[in-house]
This record gives sequence, C-alpha cells and structure tokens, in this order.
Amino acid sequence: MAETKKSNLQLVAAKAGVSVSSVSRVLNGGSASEELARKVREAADELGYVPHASARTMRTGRTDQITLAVADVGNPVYVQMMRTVTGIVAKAGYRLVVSSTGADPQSQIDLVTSLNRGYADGLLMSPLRITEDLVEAMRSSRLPIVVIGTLPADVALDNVRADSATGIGLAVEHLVAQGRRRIALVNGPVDTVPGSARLAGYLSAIERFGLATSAELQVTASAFTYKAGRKATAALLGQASPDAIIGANDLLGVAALKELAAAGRRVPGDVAVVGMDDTDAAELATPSLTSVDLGSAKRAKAAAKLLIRRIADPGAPVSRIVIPPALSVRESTGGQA
Amino acid sequence: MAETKKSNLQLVAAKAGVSVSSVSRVLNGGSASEELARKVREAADELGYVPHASARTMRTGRTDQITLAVADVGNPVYVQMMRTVTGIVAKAGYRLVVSSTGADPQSQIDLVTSLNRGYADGLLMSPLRITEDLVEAMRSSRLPIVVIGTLPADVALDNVRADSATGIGLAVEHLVAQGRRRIALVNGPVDTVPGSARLAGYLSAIERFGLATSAELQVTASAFTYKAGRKATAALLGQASPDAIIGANDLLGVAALKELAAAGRRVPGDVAVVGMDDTDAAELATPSLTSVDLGSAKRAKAAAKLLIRRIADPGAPVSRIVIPPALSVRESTGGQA
DNA sequence: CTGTTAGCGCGTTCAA
DNA sequence: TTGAACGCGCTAACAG
Repeated sequence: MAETKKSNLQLVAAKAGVSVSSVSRVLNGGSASEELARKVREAADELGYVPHASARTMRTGRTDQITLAVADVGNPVYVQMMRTVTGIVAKAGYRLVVSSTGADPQSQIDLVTSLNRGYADGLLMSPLRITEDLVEAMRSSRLPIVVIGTLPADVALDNVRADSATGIGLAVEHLVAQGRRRIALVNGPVDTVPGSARLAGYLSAIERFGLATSAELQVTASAFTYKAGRKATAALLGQASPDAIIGANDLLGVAALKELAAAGRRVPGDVAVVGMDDTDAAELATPSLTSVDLGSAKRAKAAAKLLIRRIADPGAPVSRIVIPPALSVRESTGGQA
Repeated sequence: MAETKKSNLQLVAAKAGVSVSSVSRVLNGGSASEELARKVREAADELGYVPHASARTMRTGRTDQITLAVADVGNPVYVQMMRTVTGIVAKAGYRLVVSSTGADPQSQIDLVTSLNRGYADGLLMSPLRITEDLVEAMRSSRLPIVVIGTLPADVALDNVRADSATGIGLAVEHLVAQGRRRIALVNGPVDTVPGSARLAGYLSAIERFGLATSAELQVTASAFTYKAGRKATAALLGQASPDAIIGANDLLGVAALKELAAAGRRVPGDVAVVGMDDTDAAELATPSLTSVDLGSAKRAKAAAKLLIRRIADPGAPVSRIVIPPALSVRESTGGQA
C-alpha cells in the first residue's frame, strides 16, 4: 500500500531513474514513452506520492478551488445552494469549499481579503448586509466574485438575484384570493439585503391590492432565525390580529406557525401563513408551509456557471440575472398536504 | 483605498526603499525600527498588499486551515457541529473550510488523499460508512485526522464518539415508563456507522426491558433523510401497529411524525415518537420531537480541541473520548412544548 | 521523447 | 537592526 510519506517529484524521479520534468509530464498527462510512464507510475505509487498543492498553485496560479460564502449554515436556503453548487463546480473540475461568515459585514470583508491571498480561484457570495466597505472590497478584489443577491445598480459585478417584490406579490395575491385582509409581515432585520427588499415588496403589494397595513402589522425579528421569529411573532400577536402572516423566510414562517399554535390560533383556519425560500423546512413543518420559491437552487446554479465562465474569461461583460419567483401552496394556506 | 492589485514583497520593498526581508519581518511582527516599520506599512497599504498563501505555505508548511468533512450539509446534526467547530478553530487561529463529501466512501477517501496535497493542517471527519480502504487511507495519511464517530477498536486515531446504545436505552426507558410496549425503529442504512450502532442499541435495549420486537417493527430508510423516512414509516405502518417509534435521527423522527399525521394517528396519543441528535429540527417540529441528545455539539468541540492539540503535538498519545447521551423530552412523548 | 533549468513568493538562515 | 541569498515543490520554457 502507498505510504503517503513526505515525498516529492525529485524523490520519485530518483527512484524511477528519470528526470523530474518527465515525472511531472507523465503525472499530468503529457506525452511520454510507455516504458518511462510505467516506471514513473510505479515509483510514484510505491512512494505514495501526492503532489503538493501549494507548489503547484504557486507555479500555475490556479488553486482549482471555488469558495462559497454563506452567512449562516443553519439557514436551509443556503443548504439548497450548497447542494446545487457542489455538483456544478465539481463537473467543471473545481473543489468547493464552504465558508461560513457571520452576518457581520466585517467578517465578509475579511473573507474577501483573505481569499485574495490565493485560497481560491473564485468566490460565490451571498452577502446579508452590504456596506460601502464590502462593495469596495469586492470591487477591488483581484479574485472573480459572483454575488448571489441584490446589489446596488452601479456595482459592476456579476450577480444573480431573486425578485422578492414579485414573490411577495404572489403571496399577497394568493392570500387576498382567500379573503385575507389583515396581512402581517414578520421580517428579518431591515438593514439586510433580503430584509429591506422584502419589506419594500410587502408594502408595494399591500398597496397594489388596496389593502391596509400598519406599524402593528409589521414586526422585525432580530435575525432570520427560528428563535428570533418566535419572539417577533409573539410580539405581533400581542399588538394586532392578523388573518395572515408572511414570514420573510421559511424559518420565520415556521416560527409563526409554532407561535400561533402556542397561542391557540388555528392555521389556516384563523390565520394563514406563508414563508419564503421554499426550502425543506417548509415541507417538514406541520401544517406544511406555503412558501414563495425564490429560486435559490436556480440562482445558485446560474451563479456557479457565471463564476466558472468569469474565471475562464475575466474580460467577459458583466452579467446580471434575475430569477423569477413562484408560489408553492401547501397546508398553511389551505392547500393539500 | 487599497488597490489589491497583484503585489508582492518585492514590490512593497521597492516602494518602501528597503529589502524584502525587512518587509517580511515588519509584517510578521519581527523587530524593526519605528522609521522602517512605518515606511513598510505605508507602502504595503498603498499597494494593497496581501501575502500569497501558497508561497507562505510552501515555506512554512502550514496552511492555517482546518477542514471539516461532513456527509450531508442538509443534516441538522452537521449544522450544529459546523457552528461549534467554527468558533473553536477560529480562536486557535485557524480558518475552517467545510467540505461536503457524499455518503460514498470513495469520495471520502478522495478527500483524505486530496488533503494530503496540503490543503489543510488537519481534518475533522465524521464518516458515514467506514470501509477497510477508508481506514487505510486515514491511517496512512500524513495529515492529522480526528474522527467524530465510532471507529474500529484497532484504529489508532484520535476519536470522539457518541454512546448510541445508552442513548437508545434512555429513549426506550422513557417510552416504557409511559406504558409503550410495541416500540418500532425507523433506522437509516445499516451499513453505516450510526445505522449499525443504533440498530444494535435498539435490540439490546428492547431485550433489557423485556419487550418484544419483530422484523415488522424494524424498517430501514434508504438514507438518513426526511423523504426516505416518510417512505420507511409508511411501510412500517402498513405492516405493524407500533405504539411508539424511534427514528434513528431527527429527520427520520420528523418524517415519522408527518407520516403518522397523514395516516390519521395522533401523537403522542396513539403513537409516541422519539428522534435522535436533538437538533433544531426537533424543536421546529409539530408536535415538537422528543430526542436523544447524542452530544453533537460537545463531540464537535472535543474533536476540534483534540485536532488542534494533535497538530501542535503530533507525538501525543491517541485519545478516545466518549460523550454521554441525554434525553430531551418534548411533546411527541407527552412532554411540555 | 527526454533532461536541464529558471523562477513563482515567501520566510529564514547567515553576515554585515 | 538590516540586507543578501537560498530553497520549499512544482511547471513550463528551452535544449538536445
């Protein structure tokens, strides 16, 4: 069996009685005679030779790695993205490494900086909060970056975004069709990209359908998490009597579901609930959660392809892709299981 | 603002009018005069200098990276581990990269091999299936590895394991105390590490408490996932009438919950349900899911510390740590919300 | 088809 | 305190 001791091209070359460049050629698919190739492979095998990634990177400038940066590995929407991206990048010959930055913009800036040290050939990132500094860091990065999520219009970076506004419109339309009038929003922090987009979408949809809203019908969770959602929904129920609740993501939607149950309200009888992202969490919830599919899998796929193209062709024109939303109706708004 | 163009020590040195070694020293905290340090920092800042990771790695042999390999990023137990580990390794000066291997042993072997190329200073892995080849690959790896999960007794690798058998014993004891007699098991694949451990634990606990079981009371899902769990539970309900179901993880437990609801059985009235791992999914389920806490956070923490120690001291004796289980009682077995 | 050699960027000797 | 020079392991010119 291979020993996997410290070994290098020189040792292999010595053992095989050939030159280092011949070893390199054989191992990288260059042309060589049968005889030489055999000797090289034999020696390499016997020594358990594994090439040194850093040395290769230093020479070639490539790492064959792509980094996916997400704010919270616990958010099922990122899980979907990871699953999708893994396949795409692997097919293109890259290994995917996942990096969990927090919600903090500074740690995201640190990540961009850090990747400029040459840890990866490209970065897929879905920033929760976009600050001037982060934009500046991404802009001045020498590493190709594709942003998943909305970006200021003047930033010339490839990006793939969802259409939250239309998505929330779908949810409101669906709720209105069922006679709901007092539609509440359990949002995440409004200083985040999705938080602000979803609030704007909600307000615009409410107006478009001629409904009324109020400060009491809008609550903001401290984070896009289940726990924060429970708290926010509890506050909501203490100050208003909605007949429908839209959670700004599935975790917040599930939290609303649970809080309503704890408060003895029936879903969808008394209150209908809609989540966003259409993740596994929506399917697992009881009652199952109607959710706005913001195309996270499609977004991830498109972003990965964009990044791969950008790495291959740094001069390509900047692409902006918008993925249209869809509604997955489930039990929490009267749909079938 | 820093330009983050391609730059290196030489360019910085030239700009500052000093030698490269002086720049290196200043930037790495060596001794230097105030004046020189100032000039160096200024030049570095102006050029947006970022050190080249591969070059540094090649010189020092360190990457300051630790890899966590998990089988399925969608499994909430791994999410818990990622969260825990991120903090620990960061505090020790390492960056964490997460790698999602599939359940396939070969891809895990590939990962070990690949990391021997020098992508990381250490590996935390939680193998789903352990084969001879994987053991051999880990054993002959020159990279420090800590295994989270049970390992054959003769493998001299640091490892931190749960005590599934005792854990299932806790669940069975709890169910028996509530008068349940026909306790079913919805297991994951038995050729996996947790699958076989949990089956053995189940059989031993059933016997210890003087209960009966049968082939009909034991079903095996094709994977530790929600979808597979639904299918397996449906099969179970078609062939037996359990008054309690133990899911081999929380996803399988939630699946049982949902399938029971679909079949019109009440939980815990007709059937009590217990999951394993005590993840967020147990809390989010309706009714909330009683779950055996196998100490995933503690295991991850212990493993990370072990790995960091091992990297610092490769000659340290091999450690084996067992984390004791606990039971989190929730609604699905009659506990409070 | 094969071997020799330069140099990627860095940290670290050793001298001055 | 500072600078010059070497070499980590590899790939890609270039030479033969």
